[in-house]
Amino acid sequence: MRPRAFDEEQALDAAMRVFWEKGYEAASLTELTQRMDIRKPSLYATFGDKRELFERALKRYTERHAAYVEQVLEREDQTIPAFAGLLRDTAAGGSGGDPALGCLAVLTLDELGAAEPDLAAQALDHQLRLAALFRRKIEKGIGSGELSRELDAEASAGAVLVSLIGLTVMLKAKPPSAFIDAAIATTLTLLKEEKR
Amino acid sequence: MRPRAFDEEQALDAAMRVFWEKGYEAASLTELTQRMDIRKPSLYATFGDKRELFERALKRYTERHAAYVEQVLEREDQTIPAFAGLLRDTAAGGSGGDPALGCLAVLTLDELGAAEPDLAAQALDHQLRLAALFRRKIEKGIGSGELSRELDAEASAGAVLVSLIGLTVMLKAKPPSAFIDAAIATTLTLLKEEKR
DNA sequence: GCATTTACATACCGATCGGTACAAAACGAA
DNA sequence: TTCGTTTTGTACCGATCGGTATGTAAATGC
Repeated sequence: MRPRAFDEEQALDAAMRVFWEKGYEAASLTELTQRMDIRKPSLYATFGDKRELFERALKRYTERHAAYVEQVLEREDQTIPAFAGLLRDTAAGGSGGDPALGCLAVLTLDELGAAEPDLAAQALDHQLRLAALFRRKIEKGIGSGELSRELDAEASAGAVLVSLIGLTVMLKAKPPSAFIDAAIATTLTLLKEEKR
Repeated sequence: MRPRAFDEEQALDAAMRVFWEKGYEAASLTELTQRMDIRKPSLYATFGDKRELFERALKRYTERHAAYVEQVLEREDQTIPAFAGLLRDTAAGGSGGDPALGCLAVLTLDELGAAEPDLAAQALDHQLRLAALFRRKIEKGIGSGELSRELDAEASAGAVLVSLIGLTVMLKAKPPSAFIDAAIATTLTLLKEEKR
């Protein structure tokens, strides 16, 4: 049997990038095959139809993004500097290199929330997994004494996640950097101490 | 001359709703004309091409949404209850009636941020206008003594806006209501007092 | 060397996309 | 009524959409 002439992982990476840049609808088979450097029959034989390809690309994205977020959070031992790093890195382009790239999971929620509930659920799962990462980091901060013992780790994690999502959306256009900086700084105060 | 047989405002409302539900790409001329109850030549004669129609629909949306937000904020005299009302109303469906509808301006940022910078800028302007509304309401709360004089109204307004955006995105899928409730409650603590 | 199997590239499919040409129909002005 | 103007409905346009049929080239087992 003849072996395939392209690397499947590499092609999937290219597809992920196209979907990331354009979204599901606007990513045409023409552009996908060009950027993946394969022809349509190879694509369909290897990945199935466009929707299945997207599903795999999204899964790949969420895995990589979760790993990226986890790594950034672990770069700093202290909790607040860690989140400061995450938010600032995201505002500076994050794992994609361009602040206006945004997040594929967020785009999926937004673009396909109504038409493709399964894909939206997959994207939502990713966000909830990020929230769980956040929670663990916050709990670590509480345990070490850095953060107040009154802090609700679960709720704070959710609020920070929601802010991160909102931030990535705004970064799709070019908001004043003062706005972004202030929003980040204020979001971080969520971790500073518990008020009622 | 023959008068037009449809109401322009009413047709534009229908178009706005279609774009709101589907986004720019997925809103086909077929569905648009059906829901607007006009034929394509009438659409093109009245509104120009699809992009111009979208621009007018987006403008209409942002005006209405800003008015809605302002009204909700003014429903409560106190600042914190006012924002609590806004966030909870949004989580319950907001002006569109369905939590999963989301926000057309957010969707525009996300879907068209790269391909249509002008439309994205229009959507971003809307968000910044909301932030200005928030700021005024916060300043009022500071003036009345409800909120701490240490609070940075501008920065807090931005952070609340970012949270609102993130919230509407998450609501596109069906997140656990406990998650949403907690995120809202935690976001509100941003206004409770200034910490550094 | 040969048969088999798999992947490849080309060329094509019906459907739908956004957008228009055209002629009938409906009004206001005369 | 008749003319002139504008809107309307139908029917159509080329382009592109996602997806495939087909024939050929390439690699392996025998």
